[in-house]
Amino acid sequence: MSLRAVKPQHETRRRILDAAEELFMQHGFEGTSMRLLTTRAGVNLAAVNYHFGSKDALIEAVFQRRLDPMNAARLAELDRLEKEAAGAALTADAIIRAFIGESLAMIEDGRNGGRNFVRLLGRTYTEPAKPIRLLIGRMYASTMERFKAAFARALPDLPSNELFWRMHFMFGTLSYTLAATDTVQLIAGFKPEDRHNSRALQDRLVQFLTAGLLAPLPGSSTSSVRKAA
Amino acid sequence: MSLRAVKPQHETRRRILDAAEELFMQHGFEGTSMRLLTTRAGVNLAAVNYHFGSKDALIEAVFQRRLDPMNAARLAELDRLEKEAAGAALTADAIIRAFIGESLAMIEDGRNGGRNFVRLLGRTYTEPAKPIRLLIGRMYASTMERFKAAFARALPDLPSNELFWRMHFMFGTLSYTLAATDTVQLIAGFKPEDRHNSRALQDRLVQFLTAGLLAPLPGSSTSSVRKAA
DNA sequence: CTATGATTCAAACGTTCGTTTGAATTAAAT
DNA sequence: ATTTAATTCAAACGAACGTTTGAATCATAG
Repeated sequence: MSLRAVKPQHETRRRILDAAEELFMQHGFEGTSMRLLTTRAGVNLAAVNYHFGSKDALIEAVFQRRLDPMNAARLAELDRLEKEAAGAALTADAIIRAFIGESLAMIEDGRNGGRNFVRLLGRTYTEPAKPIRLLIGRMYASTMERFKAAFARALPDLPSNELFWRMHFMFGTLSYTLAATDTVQLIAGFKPEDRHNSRALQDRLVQFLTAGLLAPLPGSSTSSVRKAA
Repeated sequence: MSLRAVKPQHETRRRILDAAEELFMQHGFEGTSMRLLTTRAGVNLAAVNYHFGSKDALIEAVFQRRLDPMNAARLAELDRLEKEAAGAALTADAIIRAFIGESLAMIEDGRNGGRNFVRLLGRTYTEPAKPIRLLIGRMYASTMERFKAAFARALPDLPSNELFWRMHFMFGTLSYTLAATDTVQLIAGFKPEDRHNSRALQDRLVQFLTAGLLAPLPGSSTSSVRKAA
């Protein structure tokens, strides 16, 4: 047994994935060159092609590494809630928490690249490159099915196509929140200390999303002037 | 006066901007080469540098052409509402409609590249490239200030930092909806005929966003099981 | 018609891209 | 210790990138 640290079996792979996570998030896929990436990872230029085959395969591997565990955690939390409820219907906000909790927890994780990945992920939902789109869609399919069923049980009066749209909106709010924090600053008055406080952020998101999901359906008042209190 | 169509003064510029709008939306900025772009526009390779100076300057010009009129239309609609209200406070959903209406109307505009631009715009909010980020932020600043003030008037009981977050969430929902329609397909059951029906989409968005903006503030019920009806 | 400025064009510029190569080095097995 | 496989390395590959150039073409005005 030696005192010096043993070199892990696939450290080069891990270093490449970590650097890719960070640089893809900062500069996008096409904007990140293999030379910058391998330099940042501290490995040889040829290492990516040796270990992953190509740049495109590396992109896939970046998502593969985190997306499966992330969705597994979401489903495990949903399982836990349903078991705990013992047959009773769940509340909408509990289901929402199960879906967004894992993503937001990763924002606080500065140790490994969890934050980088979550922001990369939010940014990639609007990425039009077809192979990446298909990959993401495939990896989300079963999770989305489970959550759609859970929402449908919690909201039996909400028509199916309306539920679809509201899940679409919820997903959009989440992905923008993950991607745009630290980047776009459109509204003045941002409180920087809140940026990575995932508890406070989660509470705010859940309030917003729950209200949106439960919004009244048909024609509400069409007047643009408030009624007197 | 000749019977053959007169060549407009800056048709080359317009053709380049239209092609750029479409290709930037499809392949991103770095993923769109000048050769593909100029071929698509039907102009010479050197035309971009002659008319715009550089690729980066072209990117700026793409946003300049549409963003200023778009925000002007938003402010004009807000002005109209406030004038109509004659001093009374506006409702939140009327302000929301004023903000998102112009974007959504452009989705239906298949004639010119309005739809391309709106989708490009939604995609660019999560673009990490710094110059583009700053450009967009600068072009939105005054509009956001006006709308923030309008919301604050409509919701006098909502604390300022909470209003900031909810505007952030609303903006995220809008930009994801603009960008991801036609691209990401995470939830099964999409009704394609609804995709470009901006009236129905606007109604759904307003319902969702209004409820989120007006959501109750503090600690709601923490139970994950629904109370019996 | 001629002169002048604006625009278009084909060709080439130097640089950077992702990838490949074959030898050198390291780790594991016999 | 020797063999064998896995990994790293410096160097180079052709292709594609954004941009520049200078001549050719067009439009317009005198």
